[in-house]
Amino acid sequence: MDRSYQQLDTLLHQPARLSIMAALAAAQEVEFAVLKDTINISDSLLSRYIGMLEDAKYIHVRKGHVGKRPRTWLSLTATGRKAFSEYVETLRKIVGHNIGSA
Amino acid sequence: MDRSYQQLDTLLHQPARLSIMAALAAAQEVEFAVLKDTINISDSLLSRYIGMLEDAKYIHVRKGHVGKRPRTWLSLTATGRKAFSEYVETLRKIVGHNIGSA
DNA sequence: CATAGTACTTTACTGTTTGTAAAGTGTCAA
DNA sequence: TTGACACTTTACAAACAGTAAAGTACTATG
Repeated sequence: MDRSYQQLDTLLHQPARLSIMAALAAAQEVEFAVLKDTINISDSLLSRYIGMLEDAKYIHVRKGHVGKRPRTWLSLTATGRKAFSEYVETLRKIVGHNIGSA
Repeated sequence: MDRSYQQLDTLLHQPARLSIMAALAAAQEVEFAVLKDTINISDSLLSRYIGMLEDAKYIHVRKGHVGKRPRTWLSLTATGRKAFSEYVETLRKIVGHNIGSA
């Protein structure tokens, strides 16, 4: 209706990154490999997207070990959670209220 | 959760084009110039996006006149309406069922 | 000790998309 | 004849997306 589409966070308006955020919004912490398998993305892309989301301070990256092997866990920051809900809210403004036929 | 993000229609997953579709979903027919002002986009981009949506048979373009001046009206096709709701449905699956509820 | 594997990260590169600006088309009014 | 209107098309630079391959650091195995 208005020009709210211009307020869509472009970092989040990307299918894979949005999926990452949504997965993290649903859980408290998710392993790199689990995320990778869940959303079906290559290591390299996931790694890069995580870097982008981390740079924006949308997610927190925790590195640790399971046994002796390295492992990475991801979680949303408060900023990320806020950005995610604002993104969803903006989407609703654009798209919502006219989803009559399913 | 799954890899449904890969099913997001890339033609619709673009802020301005999504806004066009949403505007058309809300009305039966919209004038080119009205759409242009409503979503705040340049003529050239709007024209191109309309072309893309028309090629996909998502919208119907009707050309006529008001007085002696040319005018263009846009409307959703059944295909377009379906694509739009499927897009919204897919988004819902990704973000967790929080979009589009009135 | 050497080699292979795990768990990512980085680099390189190609193809696509985005937005803007400028020029073009056809009709109409002054 | 010149300018305006309502778009359309072309040209182009910048940004993005995805893939593949190589790199890093550590561990496990023969």
